[in-house]
Amino acid sequence: MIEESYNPQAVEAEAQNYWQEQKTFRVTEEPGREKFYCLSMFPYPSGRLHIGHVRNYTIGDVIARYQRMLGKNVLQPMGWDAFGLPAENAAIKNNVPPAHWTYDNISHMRSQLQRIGFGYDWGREIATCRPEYYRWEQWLFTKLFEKGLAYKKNATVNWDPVDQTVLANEQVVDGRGWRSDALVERRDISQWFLKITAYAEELLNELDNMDGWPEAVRTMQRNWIGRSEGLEVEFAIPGQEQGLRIYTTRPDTLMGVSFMAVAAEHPLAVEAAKDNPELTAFLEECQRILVSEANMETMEKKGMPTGRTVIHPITGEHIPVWVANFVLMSYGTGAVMAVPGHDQRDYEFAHKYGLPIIQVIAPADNGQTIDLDQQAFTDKGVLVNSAQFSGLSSAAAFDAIADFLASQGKGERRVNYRLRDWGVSRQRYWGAPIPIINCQECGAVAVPESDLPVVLPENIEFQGVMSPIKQMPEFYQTTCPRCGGPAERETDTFDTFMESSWYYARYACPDDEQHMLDERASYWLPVDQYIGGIEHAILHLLYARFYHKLIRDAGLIDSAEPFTRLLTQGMVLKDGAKMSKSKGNTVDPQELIDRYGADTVRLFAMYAAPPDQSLEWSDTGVAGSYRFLGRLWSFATQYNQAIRQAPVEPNWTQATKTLRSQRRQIHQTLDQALFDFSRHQFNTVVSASMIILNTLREVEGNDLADALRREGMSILLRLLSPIAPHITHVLWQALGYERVIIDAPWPTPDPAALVRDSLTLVVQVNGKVRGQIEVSADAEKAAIEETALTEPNVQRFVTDRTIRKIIVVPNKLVNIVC
RNA sequence: GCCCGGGUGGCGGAAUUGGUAGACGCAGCAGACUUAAAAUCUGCCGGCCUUAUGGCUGUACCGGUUCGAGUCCGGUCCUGGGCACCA
Repeated sequence: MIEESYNPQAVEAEAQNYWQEQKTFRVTEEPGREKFYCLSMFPYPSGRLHIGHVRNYTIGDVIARYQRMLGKNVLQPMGWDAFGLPAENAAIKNNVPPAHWTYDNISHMRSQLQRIGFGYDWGREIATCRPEYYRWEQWLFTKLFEKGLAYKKNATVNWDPVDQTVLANEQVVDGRGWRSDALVERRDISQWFLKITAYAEELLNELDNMDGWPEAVRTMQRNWIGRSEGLEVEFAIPGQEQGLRIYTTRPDTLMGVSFMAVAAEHPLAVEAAKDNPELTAFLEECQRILVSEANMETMEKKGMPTGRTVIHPITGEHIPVWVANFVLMSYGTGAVMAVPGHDQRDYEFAHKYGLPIIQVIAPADNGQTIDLDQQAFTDKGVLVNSAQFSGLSSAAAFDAIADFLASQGKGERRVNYRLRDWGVSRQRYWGAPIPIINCQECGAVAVPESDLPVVLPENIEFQGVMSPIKQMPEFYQTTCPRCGGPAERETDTFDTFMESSWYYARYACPDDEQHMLDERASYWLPVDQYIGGIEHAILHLLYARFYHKLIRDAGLIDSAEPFTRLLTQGMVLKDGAKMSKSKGNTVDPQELIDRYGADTVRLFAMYAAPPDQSLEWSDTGVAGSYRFLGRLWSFATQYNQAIRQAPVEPNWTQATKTLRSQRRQIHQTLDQALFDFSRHQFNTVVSASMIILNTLREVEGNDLADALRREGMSILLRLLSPIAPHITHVLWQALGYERVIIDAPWPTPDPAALVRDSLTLVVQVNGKVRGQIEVSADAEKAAIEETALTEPNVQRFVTDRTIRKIIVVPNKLVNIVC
């Protein structure tokens, strides 16, 4: 039996009950069967799903269901990126412990995901705030600490002097604390770092092989890693053993150095300021600039001489050393050689302070003129005014100067990266505790494996903004694992990017209480298809790649990269702008699901745009998707009996020409849709489904017509089932097809249906369409040309003209050139 | 400034990768059913000309390659994104 009208709520409950009872999406390892691991980026449990989640997870679910229908053993898990600042903010605001708030949100969002019918293996659900999860993160960290890949150093943070706490960059608004409104200060505190720079070369090189990733993401990562080749050169300091070391990528300009510039934190600057109050004041001014200062570019370039000089390694000249606010202590050596003639920034600085501008490079191309009164000449070229190096090209000079300095012990080649080590300490409460104990005698000591996890107390109260565990002696007072003396735990927690860097691996074995990962991870990894927002193109995806290599080098897995293919879905827009609460242009997916059902929402999300492009939300478009499902339903209702009774393998050769042509169109459309599925262009798959239904609705008659309805519907339902899984499940049952749709074989076009005995060709004259001709499929080229020339409208354009050439494109067109 | 994407009807977007531009849908217009409305169904729908057959024009702009260009090449303009005192 089948209901007369489409009732999505009832239909969707029926399908979901079936999947739940049958445990349809539970999977286990089946060696020998092809696996497919499909993963969407897990959500932060903010409270409720937004439309971006729905789009992301629908794309993932469509791919997972498609791969499953192709016969693969498909894993599609889901979990929660559960640590993070919003839970603390909510806790402070509503006086609810972050754990409580988080678990409530998870439970609501889980039921929302289930209502949309995503085919997740819920038996593998992970919440990163659970000790069973983060204990392994703590464990790995202690291993990295032993290997020297985790280390401690001072780093600058935003300090709120009123709330007496560290602020995240986003908590600093216009240089003031978001709650206290106090002017934020810079403060250096000791923090933990992971040595991602040790993997910079591999992280960069591997990108060349990752052809399953969008080029845009690979480029962004390459730029972020920022490899450069240059020279580290030492300028001697008179009367001192250690000289001033600088890094340059342009050693060919070395003879044009007119001053040196060092960062405010550079030891030479600090030392020179000791007897110079003016310089001390300048260094302090530089210190006051916020860590979060976004627009360094607009900052005025300022400097001050230190009164010191260094010796040029080739000419032996004395070069003055300046402190400059644009030199970064964290890149290279914190000091640069300044060549105003050939570097625009040095040029502006030299102009401002009246320093000499010397030309040492001339254009290689004689036609090019330069004017050092206007701007620096930054291209490469030929060396001039450079003593024994004059006349060399920039490239040759690089080598010659590198060799010369190396022979003198004054310089060596060096590769530098823009990438910095990953600071993982956060002075927050709602995160995984860093498993380190600080002992007065032994220093930083890792918590022994037998004492893990270091559990974050969940039953706490916020007194102000500061992390509660920083005020809990029962948490931090402990004894040193090494000497047994009194000691204190770290009260900082991990950056939440730590949890999201390896969750994809833990889904393989979420219940293993003895190991971080076991052999099941080797079966499932790497992830075959990863889906998420482009906003994670750099940080999350780079950290996860780094972590994968750490796990590999710990011997837990053998693959080099975590995600074979990556799909970055576009943004969801409304009225041409990104949806946001402040713009008031948000759409609540729950309301849409209540009104139209999940299939309509899924269908529209797939139909409105290709997955990787931005999607313009349209309320009338959603209604249109609902109408299509309604037409599908009423067609099935109308022909229910006929389809059930129609022959499964009719003799199509007996069909009328019209019917054969309609059948051909259905199979052709299927063929195109299969191609579109394989390239993840789901919007045209939906189009194809609509075309098939439109064709079926034009079919007239009984018997063979019913057979075509039967065949056409079985194709249409299966094609659409990854996108609209509920309605297709119920209609498949109602129309009496074999098995359940999710276990049915994927449709393939019947080659016999695609065969045509005559073809329609377009006829062009000089590239313009002038008519169409009907020729038999096996017609010779000469016969086609002859038929084309007899077409009446074509004749109008070729009479009285000499035909110079006729081009015949098989199955497509004829072009007559005259 | 450097590095990636994009510019196609009123709108979202197709075009099997050099072969009928505008599939499919949204909006709109006209009609059928209805006392009426909604829902549903049918037809039309880039612009200009034409009774129609049909013609001209058209994929940001200029030029090129080709029998043939939305697609390839050179230049220009606009636009979205990423990076940016990185020495």
